[in-house]
Amino acid sequence: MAAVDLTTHPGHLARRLQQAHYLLWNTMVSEEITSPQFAVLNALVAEPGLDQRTVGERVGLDRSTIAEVISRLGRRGLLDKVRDPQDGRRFLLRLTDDGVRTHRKLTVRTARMNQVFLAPLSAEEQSVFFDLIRRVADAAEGLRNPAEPLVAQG
Amino acid sequence: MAAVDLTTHPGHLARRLQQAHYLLWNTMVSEEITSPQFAVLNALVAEPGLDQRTVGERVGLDRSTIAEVISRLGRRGLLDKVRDPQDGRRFLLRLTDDGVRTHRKLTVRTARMNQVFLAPLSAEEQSVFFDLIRRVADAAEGLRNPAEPLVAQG
DNA sequence: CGGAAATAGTCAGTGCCCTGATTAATTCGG
DNA sequence: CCGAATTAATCAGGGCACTGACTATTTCCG
Repeated sequence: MAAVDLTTHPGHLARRLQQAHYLLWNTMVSEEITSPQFAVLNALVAEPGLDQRTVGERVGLDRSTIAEVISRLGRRGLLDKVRDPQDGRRFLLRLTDDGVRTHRKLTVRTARMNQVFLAPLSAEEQSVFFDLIRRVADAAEGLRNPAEPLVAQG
Repeated sequence: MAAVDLTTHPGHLARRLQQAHYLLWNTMVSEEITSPQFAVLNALVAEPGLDQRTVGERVGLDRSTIAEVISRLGRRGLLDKVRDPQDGRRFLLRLTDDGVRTHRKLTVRTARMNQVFLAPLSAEEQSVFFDLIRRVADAAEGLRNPAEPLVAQG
């Protein structure tokens, strides 16, 4: 009888939080476009013509996952993929008109959804919520590339 | 140019948090046993003989996902599945000796991992972190079953 | 008792997420 | 200039997560 209380495990909590978000997204935003897909659309609204790898970096998806997401968005006609004439390895990505329209529509709904999602917290609590999660995620993220040796600095 | 700042979107943050956790788990806890699998082992240490659906409820996994997770743990010999003689629909689950040993080993490592994961936060911040995430997740979870009509109470 | 409703579990289908291996194109160094 | 290292993308493979449809069993009620 050495069971542990999962509610004190940040990983478990993080998973539950994401599930809760998934649920709300599905009912309040879209059943077709997922949250990661929206993130990709958003990245390409901000910076049209990005290549696949960079989009992945912007939204936090690895090369394999971003390839799948982009392929789905392409199949649905929300973005175009053309080979970079300057560098034949890359594909340059750009939203179609339909992609831009979809992004605009979902932006509104997403904002509403975020309000409902965060409604249990006061305004101050919401900013603490963001701050704490960001700090934890950033720190763990940093552990991945161990001590990037700074250029010319002991 | 109506792009949105994803760092103010709780869903995006939740996803990043979980990715960060996944990363740390893989390097500090286990490459074979995943965090959801550990949650199942833990539930069965606490309450041996649970049926599949209830385990899913305890750890927050739907019927399909819990079935897969349990099937993997069964294949690896960490738990046994026997049909309930009282109710032929159910399977009763119980850890094997190997399952108990594995749970014990991972419990130690998980504790260490959680410390590293939460290290960026002070002790008070950590409890706020738990509290805020739990409240948001619980509230969204509650929206799923809309207003369970209380028994005999207008 | 016997049919309808409820419940536990499976299955098919979609999508996210990662690692490690591979392929194609570019860049770097001798 | 040419081979080696690097880089962008793909592919194979494993695992998580959900919905909707289906099967088997049990329960509920007339």
